Amino acid sequence: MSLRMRFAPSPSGSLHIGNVRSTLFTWLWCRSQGGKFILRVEDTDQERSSLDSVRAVLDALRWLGLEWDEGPEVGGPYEPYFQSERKTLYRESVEQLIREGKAYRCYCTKEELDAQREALKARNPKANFVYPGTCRDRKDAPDLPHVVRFRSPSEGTTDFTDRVFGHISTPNSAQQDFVLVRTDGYPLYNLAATIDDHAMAISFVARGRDHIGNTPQQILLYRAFGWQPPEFAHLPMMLSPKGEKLSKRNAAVSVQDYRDRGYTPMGVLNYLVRFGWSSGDREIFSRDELVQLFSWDHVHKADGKFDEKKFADVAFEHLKQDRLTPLAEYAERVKPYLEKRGIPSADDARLLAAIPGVRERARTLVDAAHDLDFYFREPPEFDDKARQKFLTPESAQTLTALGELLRGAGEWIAEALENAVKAWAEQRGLALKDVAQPARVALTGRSASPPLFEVLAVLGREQSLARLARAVELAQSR
RNA sequence: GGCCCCAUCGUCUAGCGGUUAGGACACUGGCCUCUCACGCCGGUAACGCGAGUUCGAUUCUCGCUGGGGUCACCA
Repeated sequence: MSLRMRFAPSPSGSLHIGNVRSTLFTWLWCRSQGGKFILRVEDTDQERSSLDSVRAVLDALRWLGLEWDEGPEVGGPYEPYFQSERKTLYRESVEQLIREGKAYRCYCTKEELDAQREALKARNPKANFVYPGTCRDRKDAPDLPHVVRFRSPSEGTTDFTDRVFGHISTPNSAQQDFVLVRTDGYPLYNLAATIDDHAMAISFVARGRDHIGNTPQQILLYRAFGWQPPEFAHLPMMLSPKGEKLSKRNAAVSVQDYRDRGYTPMGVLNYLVRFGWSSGDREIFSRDELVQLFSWDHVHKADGKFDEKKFADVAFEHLKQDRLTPLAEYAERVKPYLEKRGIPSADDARLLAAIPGVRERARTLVDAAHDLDFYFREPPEFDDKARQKFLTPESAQTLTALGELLRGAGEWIAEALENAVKAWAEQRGLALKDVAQPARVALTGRSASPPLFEVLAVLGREQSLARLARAVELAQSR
């Protein structure tokens, strides 16, 4: 049987970084095994689902480059891929279970059960409330408001072998008659997921460890239907830095957050893949390398804590290395961030020339856009502190003289300019830094920038000289 | 509380019976240097505890402790 895996998000918000990791592992395994990666939208909870969320999830997946082979907007042989459009299938399946006595209608209301639960807790706070089976043998009355419950076995165990955790056995006595269908007729997660996974021929399910408790229920359902369950792999959880469940309360959690902060898709993915998986000591991978190297053998079981600094470092590595983010890609990716700074159409040639100087010092694309800013703004924005410290009446003389030297410079390339300026400074008994810092402020408006001679080279003769001249005026007019 | 799962530096991890327990982030000392970075060299820092098994346990078994997940008419 061929490999078919799925990502089944519920569109009730933006795409969560923890879900991205499960999806990434799923996607990687499909790509490396030549399997199919299916996207199915679990929108059975009408209260929480929204079209905007569907949009956000699809956008995030595409930005990350986790393209799906079947699903919304691409179609496939098992349409539709929205659970809200598959209700007939669920209804027919449930009716079958009821006919066979494997499920039954329950007329207890939520309020009644909540009251029972509270009464029990009041008597004994440590007590464990389970649905008492009130309606198990009650006469069927389909016209009355009801939910549908699964008739769980009370003897024996439900077992499965997890690709990560190994053999997991749960006593059926711990299982209660869980609800399959709500009063409003909508199926609940375990039911819908099981039916669809079977209907869509899913052969392998990878998901977060928080789903381990659902697995026995789903296996019970597979058995009730007489179906073969898929293989399962559960992933250890990525917790907040404090060890709590990761949420918007304690960390940046949505893909959009990371995108806004100027991380690249592979920066994000690379951090996530190394969380709970390893390939020896290696930590930095391209997408293709991951497809090639990923396997379940080195997925480990222990939960971990998210680390912002480590994340930033891994992401930075992708920005630094041309192998991982080629120059042209870097330029395309930084453009939106330049636009946000009011630079809508940066000159491509200049951008390409400038990026090598900033890529090893900008930890994010937001930083990169900041570092690149002065190349595309005339005049550059002056940092007050830098200007006060370095554009002084004394430095005006130096800058004037430097301007004259540069006006007569031959070849306008970084190395030649550096040689000329160094010789000139030495001749005048000046330390290079006494020339370089005022010049840097003159050219960039800042006290920190890429190397001065690279800046001159990228700016070009004319613009460099103009900025120097203007800085002299600023220095004198203090 | 029931059920399930987990346990190597602060964090992410390597290790699959014998290692000076390795790498990375973070922290830190230094080098490089026109600034800021990058890079390079060095330092601090871990096998939760107790029994077994074994000639020998970080590694295998059990117990304890600690941590997490889950127990909805959410997914």
